Amino acid sequence: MAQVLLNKRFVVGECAGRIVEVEAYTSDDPASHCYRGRTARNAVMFGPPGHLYIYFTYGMHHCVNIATGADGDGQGVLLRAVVPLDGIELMRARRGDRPDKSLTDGPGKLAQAFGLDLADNGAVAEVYDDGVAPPAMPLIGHRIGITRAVDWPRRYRVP
DNA sequence: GGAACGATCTGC
DNA sequence: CAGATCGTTCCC
Repeated sequence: MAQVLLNKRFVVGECAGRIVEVEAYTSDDPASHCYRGRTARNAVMFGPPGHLYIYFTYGMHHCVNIATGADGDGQGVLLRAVVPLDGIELMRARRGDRPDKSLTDGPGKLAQAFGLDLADNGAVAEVYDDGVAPPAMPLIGHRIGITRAVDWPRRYRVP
């Protein structure tokens, strides 16, 4: 389900990136924000699919998800890394002068590079198929940066 | 009403 | 490898 997003084009304004790493969060996942039911924060993930669920964490970072479950089902896919395609100068202005790769190779980094914050929570996600097929055999790995259900193989990467 | 804890990143 | 830094959640 989540791996179909791999190699898709993610667009926000003049910035675009190719999705190369995602992580699936289902409602039965103890690590998911939806695990304990609907709240004001996670309402977007319980809503209809195709909307951005953006949350703030560690007092300084935003992370970007795309709601994937049907209306009423709390599911989403966390965007963990993209490769910059368009608007790279703008990304560099937001992120500081760094190599292209390090502009968007982490959940908090790509949120900052695309200029996404809580104001964009609930916005319609712009994800396009521009002809690059998802990898036939994505790399599947255990998860990072969480404390619960770490072993669940829910992280998908483009080789 | 308060305390604990992050789906992280950066610089030391 | 520890600190930054604050919204959300849960417990009293």
